Amino acid sequence: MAGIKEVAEEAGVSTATVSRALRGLQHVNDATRSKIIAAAEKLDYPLTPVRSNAAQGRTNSVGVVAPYISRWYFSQVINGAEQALREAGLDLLLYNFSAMKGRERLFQHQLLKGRVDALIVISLPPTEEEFNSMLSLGIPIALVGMEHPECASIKIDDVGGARTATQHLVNQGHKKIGLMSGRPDDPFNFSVPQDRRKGFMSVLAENGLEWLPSREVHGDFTMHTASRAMDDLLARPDRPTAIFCESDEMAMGAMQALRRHGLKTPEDISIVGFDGHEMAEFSELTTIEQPVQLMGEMAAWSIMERLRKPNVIAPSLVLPTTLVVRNTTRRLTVAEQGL
Amino acid sequence: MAGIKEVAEEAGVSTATVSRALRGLQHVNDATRSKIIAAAEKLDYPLTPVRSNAAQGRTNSVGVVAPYISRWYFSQVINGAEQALREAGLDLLLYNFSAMKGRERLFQHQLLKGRVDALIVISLPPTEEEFNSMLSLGIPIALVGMEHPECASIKIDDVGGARTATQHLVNQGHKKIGLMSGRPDDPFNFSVPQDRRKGFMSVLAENGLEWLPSREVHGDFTMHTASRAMDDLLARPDRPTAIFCESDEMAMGAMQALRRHGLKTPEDISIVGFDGHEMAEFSELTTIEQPVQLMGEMAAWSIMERLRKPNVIAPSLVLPTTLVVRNTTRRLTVAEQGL
DNA sequence: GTGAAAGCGCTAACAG
DNA sequence: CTGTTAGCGCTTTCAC
Repeated sequence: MAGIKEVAEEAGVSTATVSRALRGLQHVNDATRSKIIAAAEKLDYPLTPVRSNAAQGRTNSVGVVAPYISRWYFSQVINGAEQALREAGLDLLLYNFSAMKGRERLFQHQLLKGRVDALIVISLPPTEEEFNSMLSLGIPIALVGMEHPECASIKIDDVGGARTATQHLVNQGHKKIGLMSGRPDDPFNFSVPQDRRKGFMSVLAENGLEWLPSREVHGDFTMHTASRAMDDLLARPDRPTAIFCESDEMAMGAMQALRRHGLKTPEDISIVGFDGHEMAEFSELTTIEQPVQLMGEMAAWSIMERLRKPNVIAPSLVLPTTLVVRNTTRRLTVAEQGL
Repeated sequence: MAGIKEVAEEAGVSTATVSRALRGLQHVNDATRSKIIAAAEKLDYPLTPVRSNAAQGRTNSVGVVAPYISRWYFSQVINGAEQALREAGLDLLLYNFSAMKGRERLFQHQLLKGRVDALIVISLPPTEEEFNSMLSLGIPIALVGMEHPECASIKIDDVGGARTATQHLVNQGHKKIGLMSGRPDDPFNFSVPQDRRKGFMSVLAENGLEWLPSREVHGDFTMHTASRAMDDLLARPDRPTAIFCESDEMAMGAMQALRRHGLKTPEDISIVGFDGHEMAEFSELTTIEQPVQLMGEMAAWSIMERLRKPNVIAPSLVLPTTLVVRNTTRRLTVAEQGL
């Protein structure tokens, strides 16, 4: 493997000049630069060297930390981040932290330490202690789907999105509205389920609609549990005419359960989801879309900006969500509303 | 940030000894080692340093290259690889190569060069030229879902899996069997669609079943196109009684189309998928499961083995698939078979 | 067992 | 503009 030295020799210059030329720095004669680039290409030397980070104290890579990497939401965000980082010539180091348990999690910063120039943390609800551990790394951190006073953050307005979804149902004349929410005993203390639930409840209250605890069931944001939870709900008396599901996957699960029970959507029960999962489009699911990929990209841009100017304070961005009305919700007839 | 020097000072030894002790090398007094570890922990120094790769010519990280990173199959494989690599203390660098076009793809090896110790390439059908470019990096390469004489490879028997799926249909008395296959003009020249198609055809032939080209439609392995393709198929005369779909996502799309047309599965048409997507379980889809995560893990193990002993030749592994019978296939009655 | 010293491949500071 | 000279933080001889 050719090194900078060989290139320097081949081009008849010093290694320092090669370094400067290849990194596009100023104060290099165009002719010299051309000569060097030619030599580098001839010797198959990377245009943008990374072999030794010792000299500049940078790794040219950013860590992406997430509790899952194969679930829809996370893989989308990662995908967005990857693209933005690659364009900027930064590498993406993947860290799945859910797989780690107990003691290992405590040593997160040991894993990260010195390996990355910055961190993108996706919906990983860390303890305050873990957070401090990350902050103590002294590198820029961007949070996706969370907030913290000392970090940049990219998120959506979960409360607002849930409000829009619920209001949509109310506008269609629904009065008995059910809720498929995240588990109250969620192992991670995501704020997402709480926020979406809060938005839901507030709209109900504002419209003077009665809330019955028997209209709520819980899932863990997967189709499977949602489907089972729906069985539960359907077995109860005074069935809702519409249900807000806190995620598209849970909505899909709910719909599957309805089918199993011989019920139709939206004829028998209207369903609204939340996320904008690709499956939603295909299943004609009415849902609240969030710009998942974009969140990853923006997180990447955010840290790259801070890498450039370490002093600017980290912005906290709230991205918009969109109500996409498809075919799983319908307006109740006046007669039905009277029931 | 504490460096090896500080630790050495704190422990009252030389940097060389610290280096040896922390990496678990021999010829270090146990007492000294303890002292050093204590010092390192006190100063919050990474147990396993990576700051400077210059001295050892290693990066301690492996690249994972894939055409998509958010699709189910790929994210599962990546997930498996991540876990195995992390356990071994190796970092995972993510490279999404589908996003790159034209000239950039040619320079793949420039991106990779010197940044990774090894490569895991997932179902990325490269041109021979691109392959050579990767091989010329001179690092261990493990292929997932592909084969090449000079690389380790982990794959499943796609032909065999498709045969099992098709045979299952035949055993149930189906004679008019349709096929939902990948696009013949696939942008990537995956061997997967070809292999699965081949398996399908061979079973039909062996059982003396007539094959009508009108019974085949194409999708691009997504639900969306599969659903549309199914519309097509259903509009044709002499409808099949069963369909083998080359992927679970396409099977889901097909089933959605059937529902739209008021048809039921398996009463009206039986469906078999391929993959073992989590959705499949939830939708009661009969399918061929492949061990996706495991493939990622094994790819990681394979390269780690070769990193240790560079001379052993790369093995080519074929992992087993399993037919999982659920509720989208049924046995035809004798009367139905006679039709 | 341990330390001193010489690199690893590259960048940065300073001359010229 | 370019070369020289120090490092960067760590590993690896090679003595002791």
